[in-house]
Amino acid sequence: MTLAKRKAPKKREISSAALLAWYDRHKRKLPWRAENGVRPDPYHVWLSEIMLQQTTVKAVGPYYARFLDRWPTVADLAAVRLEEVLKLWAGLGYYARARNLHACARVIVEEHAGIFPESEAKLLKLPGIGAYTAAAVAAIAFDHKATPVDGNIERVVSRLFAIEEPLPASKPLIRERAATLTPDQRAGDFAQAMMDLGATICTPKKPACALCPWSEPCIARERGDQETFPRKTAKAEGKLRRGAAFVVMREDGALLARTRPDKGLLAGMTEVPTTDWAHDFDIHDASAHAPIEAKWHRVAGAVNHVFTHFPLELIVYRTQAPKTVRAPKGMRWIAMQEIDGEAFPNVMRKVIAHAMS
DNA sequence: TAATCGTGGAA
DNA sequence: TTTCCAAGATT
Repeated sequence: MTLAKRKAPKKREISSAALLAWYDRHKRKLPWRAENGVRPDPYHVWLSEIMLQQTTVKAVGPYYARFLDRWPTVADLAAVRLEEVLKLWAGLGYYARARNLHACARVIVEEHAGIFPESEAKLLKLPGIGAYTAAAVAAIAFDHKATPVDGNIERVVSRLFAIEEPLPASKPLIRERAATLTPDQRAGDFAQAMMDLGATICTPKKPACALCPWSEPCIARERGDQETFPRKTAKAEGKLRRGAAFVVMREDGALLARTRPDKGLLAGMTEVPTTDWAHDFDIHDASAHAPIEAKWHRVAGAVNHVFTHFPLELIVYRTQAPKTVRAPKGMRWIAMQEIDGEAFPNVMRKVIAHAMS
């Protein structure tokens, strides 16, 4: 390629320089981003990337600030108990991320002397770090030439090349095309530029193509059906599950609770006692699962919650217990002032709020 | 490969 | 109101 050609790329070429120029003007200001030309702290990059998995920037903001405030370094995070991490993560969802975050911090400290490895391959071996996050940290924190592919980039690339094959089957092809676009220099900025483009211009609905630095070479744009990309195969929706939850309020305001198993849904999180959540739940044998003998009051209405793969409806029973009542085996009392900071997932906070209504 | 795994906000 | 989906990883 001649020098002249490099300086003045054809408009129909997908030029990384054009995107980087756009990024330099329009990039979002985010808490985990360092100032121009400054390498961000790998710990900050990693923490933000884990939190941002399947989670909006807006939702992550306050959690990121609280984590960094409480645990300024990866060593600080590694030093605390998992329970403390789950408490601070409560409400953010996908709790396996918190467990893996903590496990990863310990591996970094114990096996890497507290220093994040720089290569994509080494990062990939760490708990909770998959193909996307390994590439993202390598590129953003260390400026290695790596190509993370998230939902934004899948959408951008699908439109640029008008990829007809539906997701997720098209992932390998998209990854291949994305890698082709990645420049040797500023790979981290390029990755973030792709994501910013997807988040602010190349949006799922009503993309602002008029403002896009890649409008000219975009094949879908040329065809006019850009909004139909990426193609996707329909996924089956989950069936409703039902159950009953039991809220026992002690006279002093303490709440009866237990810890969920360390695997599966809401693993390791705190919950009030409940029946199983089943498709064939029968309200008539709910009381048989009550944690203590008491005069139970059925709270009117129900709590509805939607998980990724199924909707849930919980009816709620409430009772008051005297101070003398002991917690049944496997359960414990949580003092009233501890409830807010406890590792209750949001579905449980809904149950508790409903019981108080 | 296909399920599993949370939540809340935007359209 | 319903639908979609947001910087995915794990099994």
